[in-house]
Amino acid sequence: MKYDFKKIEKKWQKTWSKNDYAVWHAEEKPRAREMYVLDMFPYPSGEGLHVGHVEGYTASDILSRYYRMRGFNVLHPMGWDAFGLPAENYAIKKKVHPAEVVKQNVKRFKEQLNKLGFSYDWQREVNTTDPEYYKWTQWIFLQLFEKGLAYEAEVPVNWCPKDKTVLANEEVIDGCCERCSEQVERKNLKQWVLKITAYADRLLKDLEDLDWPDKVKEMQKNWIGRSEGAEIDFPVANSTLKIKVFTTRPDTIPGVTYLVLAPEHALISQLDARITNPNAVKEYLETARHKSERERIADIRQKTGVELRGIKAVNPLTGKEIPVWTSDYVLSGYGTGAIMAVPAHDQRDFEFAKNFELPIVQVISLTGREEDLASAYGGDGIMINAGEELNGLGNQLAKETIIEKLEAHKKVNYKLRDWVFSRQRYWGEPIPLIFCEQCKKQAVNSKFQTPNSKHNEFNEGEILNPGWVPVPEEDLPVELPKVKNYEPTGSAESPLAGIDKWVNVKCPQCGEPAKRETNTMPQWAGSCWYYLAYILSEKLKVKSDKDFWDKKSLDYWLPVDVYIGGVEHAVLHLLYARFWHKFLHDIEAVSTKEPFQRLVNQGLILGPDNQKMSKSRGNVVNPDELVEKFGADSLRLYEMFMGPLEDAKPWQPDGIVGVHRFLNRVWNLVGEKRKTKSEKTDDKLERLLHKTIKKVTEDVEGLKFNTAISSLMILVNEMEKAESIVNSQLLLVTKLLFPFAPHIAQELWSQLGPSASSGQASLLDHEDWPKYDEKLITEEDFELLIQVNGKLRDKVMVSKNTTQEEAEKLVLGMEKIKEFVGKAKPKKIIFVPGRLINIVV
RNA sequence: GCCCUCGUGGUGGAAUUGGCAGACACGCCAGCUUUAGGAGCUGGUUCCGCAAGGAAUAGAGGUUCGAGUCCUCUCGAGGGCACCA
Repeated sequence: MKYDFKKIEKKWQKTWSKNDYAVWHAEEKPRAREMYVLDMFPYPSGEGLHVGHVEGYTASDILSRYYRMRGFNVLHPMGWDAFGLPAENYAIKKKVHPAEVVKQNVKRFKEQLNKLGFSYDWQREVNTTDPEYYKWTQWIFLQLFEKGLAYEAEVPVNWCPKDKTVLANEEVIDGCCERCSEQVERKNLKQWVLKITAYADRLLKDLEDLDWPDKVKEMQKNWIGRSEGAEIDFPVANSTLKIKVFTTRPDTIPGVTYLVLAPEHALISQLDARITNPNAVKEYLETARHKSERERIADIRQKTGVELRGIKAVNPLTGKEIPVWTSDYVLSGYGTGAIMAVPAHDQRDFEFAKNFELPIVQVISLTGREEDLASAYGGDGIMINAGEELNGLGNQLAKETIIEKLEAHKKVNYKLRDWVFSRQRYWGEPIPLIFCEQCKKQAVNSKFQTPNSKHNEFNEGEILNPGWVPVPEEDLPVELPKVKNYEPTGSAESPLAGIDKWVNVKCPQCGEPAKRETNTMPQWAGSCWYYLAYILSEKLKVKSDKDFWDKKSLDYWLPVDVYIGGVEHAVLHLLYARFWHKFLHDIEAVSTKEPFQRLVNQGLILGPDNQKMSKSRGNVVNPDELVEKFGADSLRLYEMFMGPLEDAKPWQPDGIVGVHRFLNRVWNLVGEKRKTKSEKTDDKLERLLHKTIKKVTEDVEGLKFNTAISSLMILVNEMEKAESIVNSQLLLVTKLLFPFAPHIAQELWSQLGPSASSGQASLLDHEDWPKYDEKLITEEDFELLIQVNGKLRDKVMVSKNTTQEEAEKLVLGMEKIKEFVGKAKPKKIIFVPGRLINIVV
């Protein structure tokens, strides 16, 4: 009989789908060991499933099937991250509602996933665009608001002119939009911002305990960018004003030869009247303002700037007057927006000083003498040119001395910026806030007088954002209104702003006319808590608000044991979700500090040309075609066999043929041997079988699927050659193969297994994972490697209990070895029991 | 510029973590087979050499009885951050 994968796969997919996929439905069983295996849920794009999805989803499916057989209670859910630009852009183009687009795409994705035989708990399926889902996204936002972690501010933001919306810092790659690659512009806009910086320290520190790839930890660490230093005041000469700077190197203060203010620094306008070159300064500020992010980055090597003539600052250590400049190499958003420049010890200052012929004073030297510096010296050394008190000290000691002397404040700064959280687009969660002029007046006054108004007590968010009133919990969700036109307006408002009926509401606090917030949440909002939504999915459906945050269930399943997905979310989704989780922990909605205990990044599958797959390169591999031609089992197996899960690997078009052949051989092997019905157990084969059980078990747990498959291939190769195979051996092979290629394994099981004759197939999902017999794995004899001077010369089979004396006697008596050793007495003999002997002459 | 990861046959990749380099596959070569399919079977396939043997894990040094694996430097590739003071 031929291996008819199409028929087999269809047959079992149908069986598994019975009763809404009840086989894989996870229930909370007390005392059972639980295992939460999570995939990064897809954005259901119009293009359908990609081979990259298949890679990660196959890996998690193997784990899920394996742990189920090991008796774990496995939660392995799937859902849809369906808000966002592509659906909206497609909808605009095709004039269909985005919700309709999402519906179609989800249907297609689900079909594709099922055709690959992934064992998801579909009863827990969630969709971020479902109002019953985003109700709780909005609810979490309101909790953030009430705790003062959401605030409205006019901030410089990244604006994508093509997508006509603001972007978070994390969404800007090389000065370009993460989605459409358009150059972003800087704009000052009033935006909702989440105070992720309040969690900077914990987001950094708690990375330590996570079982994550070093690379991702490193990326988050760099993104958070903690640096310790001190704030130093530089008095402005003939003035009471001070210029505050942040530095990590107070030891270099004696070498400060000028100060630089960011073009946006408030002091520039304050000192306006005293600047003697106002036109030059104004002109510079103007050009700086119009520079794009791109241009600024391009200017790294050529620093521009202008001196604020007429203004001098005083070096607090030397007492010397130094010039004050402004330059856009100083960022307004970091530290104090002003720096002390130490050209001798900071490369950027060095370049600036060279460019404008400013003095360079070396104060730290490795040799203790002044050198002719070709670039800034950033290392440690001895203080020079730093005054009697400091000269000769090591710079680290000098650092402490200077901080003490100047009574400076130690200070920690972060690169991490608060999360710009509003988008000027239609297809996102409405931000559930209402602006009320009436309440604004009262909120402003509420700090000074007891509120005796219609407005109840003000929460932190309302005090921080006067006039903004949260939509009451019972009115959630704030549903996206259906509109005819969802084109972005190109202004700071979303298309929702045009719907008067929706915008104009009564203030839920005082009843006066008020207006809804019309911006929507960013793409990332829904994915910040979807792993919790799966657990709570039952409660999502019944629409009861009571006990929605079912802590017992959350405690049962959390944290996620294994989380598999691409590395592209390292500082986006993974940082945002950690932030929300920590916040939910603080308000006691969840018990764990972190959401995802173990993270695995599947490596990119490259095109056959070793380049990233892309439509423009024409090197995209389509999984549908492969399933059609070779079957889902072959595709799954090949993607796992390609190489280590975490490595980037090129697609080899012929590679899938190899694993397809393998499955054919398994099929034929079982078919043929079933007829011969051998009774005698082949001892050698039995040993190999048990070794393979051990190997596959260990490799699956270590996610080393490529070597697990290779060991199965070795086993099958040997079985083909074997004189006799018994049924129980074949059954073990089908079990071992099941997580990788479930359809063929299940089919063979139904033909050979205990229920074969009854016609009522038992499912492998409910069978036990094979155990190996330790006795069959440990061999009595082993091959002793014989080395002379570290070079392999011969091998000999000996008992595993062979002592060094016995081995020496045996080996030194061998003719071949005598030749290599010669007549001289061995200098030294190394003996590694059970492995090798090395004779050194 | 800084940080991270990685360099093994014609190709994807193995190597029990310091102990037989190249498992398992793809491809290729030779033969068989014919049911002519991208899919069967057998054998071969790192390089030099007829062989004994020698060389070889990007390159150069080092540690070690022993290094693909550890250390130092150089070269190369991929990724991340990028004027963060």
